[in-house]
Amino acid sequence: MRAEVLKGHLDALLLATLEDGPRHGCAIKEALCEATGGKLDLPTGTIYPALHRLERAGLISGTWSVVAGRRRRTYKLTVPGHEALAGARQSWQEFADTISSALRSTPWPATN
Amino acid sequence: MRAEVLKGHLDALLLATLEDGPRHGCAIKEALCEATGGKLDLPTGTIYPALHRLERAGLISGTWSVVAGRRRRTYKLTVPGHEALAGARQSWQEFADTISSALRSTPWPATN
DNA sequence: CTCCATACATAGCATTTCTACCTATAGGAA
DNA sequence: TTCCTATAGGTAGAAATGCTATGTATGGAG
Repeated sequence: MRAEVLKGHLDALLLATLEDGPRHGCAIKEALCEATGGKLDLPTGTIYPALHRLERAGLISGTWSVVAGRRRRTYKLTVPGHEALAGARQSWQEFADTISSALRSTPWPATN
Repeated sequence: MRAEVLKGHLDALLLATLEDGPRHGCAIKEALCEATGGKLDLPTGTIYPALHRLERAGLISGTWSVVAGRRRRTYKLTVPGHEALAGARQSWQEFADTISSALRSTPWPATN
């Protein structure tokens, strides 16, 4: 899948992976990858900065823990995060419907 | 509609507006706007650079003309442009299906 | 003891869209 | 005439954001 098409939609996906319950970065990455049949195998350089962005924005909150000697940062949705997710779902739907219908639009409005 | 969500999908839309027949820049902008009920009212600073990009890429070809004293650049799809449009439609469908299903994904795969 | 997998992180790059301007012409208003 | 608006095309610079490449650190397999 081409790189830039994801722009603006990543945040919604990340929030969605946390809807079930808390997860750490790697688990989020893997959940996205598996849930989409490998179509969204995002590099860590995409995931981690995005999580930091979401945390700065107050949509998720992270806590450090150590599991088997490896430190983990486990994120969970905040209340604003839940709201943002709902909004993002709606925005996505509207966006997708708009583009889909435009790409199917024949004939196009006459504009001379 | 937020700005960056369109990234990577604009080219497909522009190509699609030319499927019916040639159009000049302003007409493309208006066709997009009308066909989407005003949801895609893109600024000219978005349209024109994108058209130049598509022309450089050989997907559309433009010719100058003068109508009522105003110069116009009328674009039409090239053969590679038609192919690119078909590919873009397919890519969009795959992308949209992937995101839609991911946003609906509950429960997410367990990844511990 | 080396190699690999897990886990988190960041610097710098590339792409793309947007904001804000600019040029030019025609036609109507003041 | 002069000004304003609509049409038509254009660009520079900013902003956003995902990617590549690389780095740190730990534990376990071979």
